[in-house]
Amino acid sequence: MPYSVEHKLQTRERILRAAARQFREKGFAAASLSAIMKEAGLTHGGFYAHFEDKDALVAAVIRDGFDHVSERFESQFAGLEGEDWLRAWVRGYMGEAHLSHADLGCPLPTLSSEIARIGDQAVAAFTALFYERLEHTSSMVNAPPGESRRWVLAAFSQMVGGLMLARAVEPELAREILESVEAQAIETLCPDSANRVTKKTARKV
Amino acid sequence: MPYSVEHKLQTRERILRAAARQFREKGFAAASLSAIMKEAGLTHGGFYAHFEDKDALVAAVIRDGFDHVSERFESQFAGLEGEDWLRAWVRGYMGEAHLSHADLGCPLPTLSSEIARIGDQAVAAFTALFYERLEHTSSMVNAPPGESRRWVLAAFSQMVGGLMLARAVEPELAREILESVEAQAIETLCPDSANRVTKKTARKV
DNA sequence: TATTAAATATGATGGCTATCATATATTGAA
DNA sequence: TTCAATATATGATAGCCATCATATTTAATA
Repeated sequence: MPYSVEHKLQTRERILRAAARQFREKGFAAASLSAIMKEAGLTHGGFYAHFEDKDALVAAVIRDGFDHVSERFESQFAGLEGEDWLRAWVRGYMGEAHLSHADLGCPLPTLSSEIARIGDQAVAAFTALFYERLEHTSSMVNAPPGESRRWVLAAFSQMVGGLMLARAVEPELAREILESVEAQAIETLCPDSANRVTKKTARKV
Repeated sequence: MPYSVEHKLQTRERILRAAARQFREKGFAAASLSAIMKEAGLTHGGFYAHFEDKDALVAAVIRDGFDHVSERFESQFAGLEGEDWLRAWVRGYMGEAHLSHADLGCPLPTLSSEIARIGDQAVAAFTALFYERLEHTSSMVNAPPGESRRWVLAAFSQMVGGLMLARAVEPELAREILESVEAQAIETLCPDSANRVTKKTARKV
């Protein structure tokens, strides 16, 4: 028998990683299988030994959490907890590096608009992923009972939308968007901490 | 000389309208010229009498404000002003109808992720449009001097991101996102009015 | 009504794509 | 070293797409 058992799995991983990157760079539709296979160090024909078709690859990429971005993100702030983690997370998310490297960043600003178009399967997979992140982040927030999910959903929406819009406009406006969102997201998620520059008092609970 | 002067302009308008709708439904890349021309009541060949190429159509659609969605939106709340207008606008934006009719709704949640990919020309056109809406909305907000832009940018990001995410997840979570964002966006934009259901006090200024 | 310039339709081309059939290369075991 | 199973490569096919060359239709004017 040829090839070790791991060999095919490793190849599959390489295809997944390349796909996750190119999908974020070009979108699901515009990223071609040939280009993805080339980035994985293979030729186009071998693709069907690993996935049934392109839809299956898309589904797998979504299910695998878009190339484990979340994990990378988490390990980056491994030492932090609670509001410290939240602040670092928001700052990193709304930073210049994330702005200019869409292909390595969070898949939500680049791909969620396409997910609705692909179909129910993608929506289901994405929903599962989303719930996971929602739970995790909510656990960091110090909110009145029943409120943390609302706060996190509001902050998610804001950060994802803000980054997406910032990428679609010229740099000056982009920075303004990033700053505005960063400030308000931190205010939403960490209402107790005194991180305000202005004279506004903390929102009471 | 054949055809009235207006005739070609009207045809061009029909193409633009069809394109704006299909772009929002399928995205710039996936919407084909043939399909757009068919929706406009024409065949594919005539396209090049109206636009230089597909890129020119995309640019025109962006420049024309995505089929005058803004105008329709404004006239819908024609009687209202200030915070009343803002509340109606946020409620309409985060409503079920907008959620389920992406092709007739705001182009930002459906298309802004693609704008960054298309190129500088699209980004420039989009930036201009965005500034216009930003000014208009800021003028409705009753904020401390210099703050209204920040508030509006934060709210825009939140509403656009929230609607996009809501469309990418299953209905139950979608409703939760819409509600969370609606509540916080109104709180951001109308901090003085007592529209809260919870016992939180208004944020002080 | 006949004319004619312009608007639209028809049909063709070449490039890109997903997919598949077949050939080749690889490697663990016999 | 040879074999056999399987991973990968090559090459082909059919469909869709943007674009363009050419034909046809249209309606304002003379």
